[in-house]
Amino acid sequence: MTATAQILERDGPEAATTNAIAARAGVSIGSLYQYFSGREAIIAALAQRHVEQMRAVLSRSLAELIALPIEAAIPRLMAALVDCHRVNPTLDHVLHQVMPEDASVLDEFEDFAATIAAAAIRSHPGLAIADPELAGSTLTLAVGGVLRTTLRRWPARISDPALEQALVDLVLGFLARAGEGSKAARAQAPGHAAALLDEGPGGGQAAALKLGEGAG
Amino acid sequence: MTATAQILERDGPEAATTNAIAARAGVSIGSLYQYFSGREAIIAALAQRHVEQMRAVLSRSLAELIALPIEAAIPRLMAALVDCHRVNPTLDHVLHQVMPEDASVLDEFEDFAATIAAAAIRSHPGLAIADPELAGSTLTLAVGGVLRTTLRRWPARISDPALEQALVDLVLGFLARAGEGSKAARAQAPGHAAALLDEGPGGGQAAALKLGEGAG
Amino acid sequence: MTATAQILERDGPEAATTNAIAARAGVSIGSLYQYFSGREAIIAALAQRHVEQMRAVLSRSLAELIALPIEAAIPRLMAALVDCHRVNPTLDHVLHQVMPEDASVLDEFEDFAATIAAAAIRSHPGLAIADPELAGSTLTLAVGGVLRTTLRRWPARISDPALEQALVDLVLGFLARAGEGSKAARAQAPGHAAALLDEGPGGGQAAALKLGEGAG
Amino acid sequence: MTATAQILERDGPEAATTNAIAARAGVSIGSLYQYFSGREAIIAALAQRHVEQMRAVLSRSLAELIALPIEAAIPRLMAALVDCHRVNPTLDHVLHQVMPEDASVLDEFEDFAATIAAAAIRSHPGLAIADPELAGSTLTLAVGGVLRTTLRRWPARISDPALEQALVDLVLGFLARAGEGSKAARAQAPGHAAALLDEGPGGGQAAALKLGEGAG
DNA sequence: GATGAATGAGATTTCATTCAT
DNA sequence: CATGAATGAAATCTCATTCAT
Repeated sequence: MTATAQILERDGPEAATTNAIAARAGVSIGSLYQYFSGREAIIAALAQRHVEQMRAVLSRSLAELIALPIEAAIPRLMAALVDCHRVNPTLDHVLHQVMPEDASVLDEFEDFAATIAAAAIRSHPGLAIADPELAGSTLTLAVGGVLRTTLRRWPARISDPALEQALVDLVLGFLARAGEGSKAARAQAPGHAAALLDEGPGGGQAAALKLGEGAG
Repeated sequence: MTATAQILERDGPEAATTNAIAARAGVSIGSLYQYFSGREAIIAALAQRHVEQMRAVLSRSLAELIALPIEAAIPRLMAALVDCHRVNPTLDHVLHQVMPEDASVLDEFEDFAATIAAAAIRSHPGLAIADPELAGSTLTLAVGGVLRTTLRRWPARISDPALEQALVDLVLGFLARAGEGSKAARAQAPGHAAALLDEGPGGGQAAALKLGEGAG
Repeated sequence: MTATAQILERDGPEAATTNAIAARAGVSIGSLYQYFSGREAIIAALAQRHVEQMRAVLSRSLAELIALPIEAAIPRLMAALVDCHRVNPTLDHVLHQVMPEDASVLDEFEDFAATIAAAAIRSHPGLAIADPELAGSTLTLAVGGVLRTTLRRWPARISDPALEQALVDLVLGFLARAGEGSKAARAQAPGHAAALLDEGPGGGQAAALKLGEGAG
Repeated sequence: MTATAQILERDGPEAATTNAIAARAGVSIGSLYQYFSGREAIIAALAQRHVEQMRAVLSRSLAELIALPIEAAIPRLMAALVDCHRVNPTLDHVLHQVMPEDASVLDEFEDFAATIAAAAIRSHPGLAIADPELAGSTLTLAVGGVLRTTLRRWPARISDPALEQALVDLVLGFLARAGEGSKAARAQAPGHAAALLDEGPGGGQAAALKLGEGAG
């Protein structure tokens, strides 16, 4: 199983044949089939273990977060999520490629994170988030998307504090904005953030999304 | 190629054998190898076409967005991104599974979107985003992550206006928050959103991770 | 061994792996190899036991038959043979599939039956059978063929009294006819049965293969 | 397929692996799977061909038999059946071992022969056979049993005219006896054959089936 | 150019048998 | 003796690719 992980990481899914796995594990192919019912089962077990590891890392961090104020908690939560995905990013990506799309164990982690996020949001009615489930899910998927793609394409960047800050801004910004949105009709009275955004240096039309032009 | 797409969508990557592709395309396997150098090339070409389609859909929408103020532009941009990913979500997902992780054509779309996002951000100095590239990339990956996972796991939800609103909140919230962050050190003078979130009325227990205890 | 029989009966030859046999027998695979030299030996022993059981059933019936006149004995002998094959028809058939064609223990039963039949025939010189060995063998194989195929294809039919009667007719008819044949040259003076069958009333068309046109 | 037959004949069922078949046929394993869906299909096709060959041989002989009187027809029919089974006795036996017991193509031949036999019997009402189907089936299975076992165990004996005569006696004897049986209650008035059998040289008790004693 | 039969390396899986404990 | 984990030869089948027609 660790053998499987190594092969998947180093050489990709195609290389993870039962023979290769057995060889790297240092056992005979026959032994492999005494412990696993087949290739799929091996990978499923590996995915399960991977998800459990990620969940463990996240859970450990959650314990420390409970006692923090939100502005301090979110940054550390983001750091925790980064750590989660650092458990084994390559494997994580390959598993996402390899697992059948339905009933994937990997989704468990996202579900877990989304559930926690929703619960946290719901426990703070002051945030005035109308649909905590949607908010939790959105934030989870958004952060997950950033982290997984970053790890796949620019692994070094994962340690960049600016990235972590961006994630914090993503989450806190969303919570602020989504909360406002519930309180006041955006169309009628633009909220704080909206107000901030509306006036650029260049007047009304300067506020438009001018693609391709440099800073006005 | 359309044949390949159909098979990938309907029956998954395993079913897309060269023979199956040739059969559905109504050509002989021999002819296939006159147009493509091999199986990988077929899929790569398909991915290329897929990315171009998505890019085309996005570009078309961008044209309409240029003249809009940002608060109006972002919602329509999000709608455009949703449309992009609706071009062929199943194929999109299967291609992400099938393509080798390095040098994937699929990344081109994300790069394209990130570049546009960065340009747009830079064109609004009023947003006061310190690192437009990072911001553009973050937003792109975040929105992409939400959309792709949603399409894979709960395809029907993609039409939910609440999801689109959540994406808008994600982007505008991030821009507001990230912009603030550049102007003032958050630790010293919490910005609007931070103020909203920061201090609960209850002192001690305000230190807890109770997101909702913010200012009513 | 009983375990082997059960598996062979229930699930066929393919299911009778050494591991399955050991499992059902409630012993370890290692122990199996202390009692038997290998898979073949297990099946051979099972076949041996099976043949002995059939032989025992037949022998028991033979004892009662000794004192009977032949016309009464043959029906009861046929009933006995039916009983023999009812010992375990499924196993019987599977063993015939599984055993190597050479040196099959299963042939012992047929040899046994043929020997007895030949002896019985020889002990009745009045039957006037020229070659008792051939006659015994022929009858044994004929009856065996009927019984085994019937059991394999239409197991329920084995209890049909009409089948038993047919077997009796087969044997007694053969004995009558084969006996006649030894006494008189059939071509010159047709025997009883021949007379019955020979000339139809109709001359010319009597030459056709119309079995029923015999003497009314 | 001829390759398969050769291997089955020479080396038995275990040797007929797909690789061995392909090798002997002089084609690659891949080609084998372009013509047959798998090992089972190859053997099934072989069995089909074998049955057709046997059926053809029998049919050819039947044409000549139609014009003969029954006493002449039966011997030639038996010769024809012998020829049938001489088509490829070893293969015939191996196929009977190898084919799955249900829905075996091999049964088609027996069904064919049994149907013909039943039809012939029914077309001769003078034979007074109460159940032509049973009689046809019984005779077919009986003769088949004799022939197949003889071919398997004592192949040379198949050319012995005495064996053929024994088969003729089996059939004609059965027909005579089964016909009588329908006309007169055997118990009340023993038929011709029975009468013949009853009196041995040694009086009443001499008629008993004295097993193991030599000829009185 | 088009065709598609042929190829064969290689993948997955089974199972009789062994042997250290 | 009993055990059962380990073994690995061998079987079936797939599929990307080639090449003679």
